[in-house]
Amino acid sequence: MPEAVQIAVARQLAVIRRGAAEIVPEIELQQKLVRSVLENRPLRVKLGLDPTAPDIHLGHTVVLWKLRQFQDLGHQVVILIGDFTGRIGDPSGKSETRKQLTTEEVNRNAETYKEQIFKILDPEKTEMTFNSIWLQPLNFADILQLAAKYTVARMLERDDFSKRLRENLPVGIHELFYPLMQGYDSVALKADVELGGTDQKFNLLVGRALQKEYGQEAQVAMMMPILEGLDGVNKMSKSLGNYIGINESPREMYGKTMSITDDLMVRYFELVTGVPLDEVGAITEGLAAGRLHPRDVKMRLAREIVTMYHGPVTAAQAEAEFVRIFQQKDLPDTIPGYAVPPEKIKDGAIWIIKLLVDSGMATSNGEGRRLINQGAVKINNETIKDIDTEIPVVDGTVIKVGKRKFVRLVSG
RNA sequence: GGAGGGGUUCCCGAGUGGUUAAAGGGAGCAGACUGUAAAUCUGCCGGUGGACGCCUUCGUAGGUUCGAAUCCUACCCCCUCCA
Repeated sequence: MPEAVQIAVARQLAVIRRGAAEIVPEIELQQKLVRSVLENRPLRVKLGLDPTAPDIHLGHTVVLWKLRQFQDLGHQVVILIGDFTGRIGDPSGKSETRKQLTTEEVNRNAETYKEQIFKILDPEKTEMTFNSIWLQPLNFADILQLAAKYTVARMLERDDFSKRLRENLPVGIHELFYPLMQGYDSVALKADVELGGTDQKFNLLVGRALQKEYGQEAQVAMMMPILEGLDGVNKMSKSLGNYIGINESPREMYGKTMSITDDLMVRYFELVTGVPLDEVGAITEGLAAGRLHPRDVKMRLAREIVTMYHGPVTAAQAEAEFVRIFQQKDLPDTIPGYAVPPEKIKDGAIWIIKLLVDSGMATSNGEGRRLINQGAVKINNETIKDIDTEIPVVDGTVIKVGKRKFVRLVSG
């Protein structure tokens, strides 16, 4: 093998390996890369996405960044929208059946996806497709044939299935088909590499097995670490509410980033920013040596993240606002307005509790009362102590609840 | 088909007739502190104009009882073992 090829492959491997949790098997990846370089043929790198949740958050971007790196190395990315598999639902312990999406809904979601993933991926090197194209036409005989290529025992090796069985939780038979379908997608796409979180390991490996059964070269399974959410414990997910969505407002994005635990900062730098690895190393060292202030590092992280999705100018504004609100305890730039309905005003005033509930600052009178008793409510920067307080309805009055909820009275 | 176990408040999970709006943990919210919406500590955490009152909640529907998450009946759902 020419030395130039070896060098090129080694360089690619270094980039690809970075941050990856596991590559199975790495030797095959290397072989594929060698061939790719020799024949000047890009690898087909697959990523499957669920069509029902088009809100991409930072957790998803871990894998997207990796795809981007593949693209930068000249490879072809294939985004697979699981419009067909999505109707079954990935086995995750939830037994509710998903509603079937219409073609229009799927297309609309796909558009939303594009809009979001192309903030990271290169559209020129991205192919997008749907698995209903090849899964829909299968008849029962085809399905049995597919099912015969795997065994129940092997299927039950899947951690999630065995765990649920052990804990007496239901496992639907249809759920067993999910890995088979996902694996069949790899056959249909002739994928060289499939990317996923570490939680996808089993599915990715089924893809390898099925490709071999169908006489193809097996894909390389590449797992990226699962990003912890804002709580620092659970994985980032929409249903847990511990996520930062890439379509969120700069203010939210910045603030949420500031709320992660200090321990998580370096990991976020590594996995969801484009900050070079040696620089991340310097940050880690600086923190350990006490040269860098954790708050400043976190602010840098927040700025990096907001910049990626909203640009540097907006990021700087978000930072300035954060400093003003939380460090100087001042008011934000824009405060949502609330017009008190005239029928609720008595003698030019409104009961404080009603005001809190009506304006959405509290969900019930009980909560409103609680907030006041805890000293969380300020009107024009003055703490309200008495739950019987009547607030004069005057334009421009600012109500503040806790540290970060504001509302300003406006005339209706 | 047979035998057994189980369904509790946002989540997990105690609770076998009144002292239970229901232990504990998590999440959430607030306060203090601070270095940030970190960490830590403290408080709150079904609803009710502010309430040792009332209403709603312990799979569903009935019943027993002065009184039921707790007992009875039927039904629905989940799981395990056997076939």
